[in-house]
Amino acid sequence: MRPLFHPSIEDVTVEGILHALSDPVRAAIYAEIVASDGPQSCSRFLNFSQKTIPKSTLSQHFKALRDAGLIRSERLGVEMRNTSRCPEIEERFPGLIMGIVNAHNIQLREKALADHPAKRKVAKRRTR
Amino acid sequence: MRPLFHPSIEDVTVEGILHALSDPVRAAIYAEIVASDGPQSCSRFLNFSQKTIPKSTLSQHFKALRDAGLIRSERLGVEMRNTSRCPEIEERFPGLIMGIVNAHNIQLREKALADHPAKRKVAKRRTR
DNA sequence: TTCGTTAGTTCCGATCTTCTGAACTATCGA
DNA sequence: TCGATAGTTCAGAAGATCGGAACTAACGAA
Repeated sequence: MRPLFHPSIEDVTVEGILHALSDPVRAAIYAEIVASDGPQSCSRFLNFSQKTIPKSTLSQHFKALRDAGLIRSERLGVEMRNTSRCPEIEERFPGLIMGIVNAHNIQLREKALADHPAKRKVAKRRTR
Repeated sequence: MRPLFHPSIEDVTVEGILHALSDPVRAAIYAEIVASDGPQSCSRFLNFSQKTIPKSTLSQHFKALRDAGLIRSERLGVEMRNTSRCPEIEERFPGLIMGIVNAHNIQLREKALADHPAKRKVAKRRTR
């Protein structure tokens, strides 16, 4: 099993980052890693989406995030500790990650509202 | 020939935008459209990259940008007028486009420096 | 040591995307 | 009506992604 590859920050490209985050599953995983305090294991995300993500697919997703320079993964005992490389990227491409993560959050809020709309809104409609 | 499709701004997704801009050619085209004052034709970009981009490929790239909601294309006589939908997107996802375009510019500058480094820097090194 | 368990990775075939040449459409001007 | 120009569509080739099966790596019992 080959050792994990992490690109040095100079080799990280905008296209690479955008491509990695253009997949909804990877974007959700990355957002979670960025938002959380400590490092996150891979298996933590097996049942993250609606349906269970196959282990092999999940592994590929993590590899994609690693190769894009978005996360750093270190083995600790039997599991993997994944942390975001946010500060490094922020220094190289200021505002990029924030803009994307922020946009994702906006979209998530909109979707939540559409799926089960606030009771206030429903009540208002009924009174008309 | 079916009429051009433009998604309404509510249907524009972050993933769609990231995917569209994760291609270096599309990113370069979009950056140019954003930076330019007036609308830009498609054929303007035929010899934009190192090698000539085939017309069919270029057409697909424009379709990708359109479908992602990044640009608006209108036929004017024999050619197409492409404009960015920047203001709409900025309202929905503040900071997203700026963050990406800015990061692309940083990367472009770095690449230019690496390809033919500034004379000032070389001179300084020589004096040591 | 050996076995079982947990956590990830690798391989590979099926499926989906993207690329591009060739043929097509749409508009204008002579 | 005939070119010429600007884009689009189609279809096959090439490339990327998904996921099941087999594999590896580390650990904690027995």
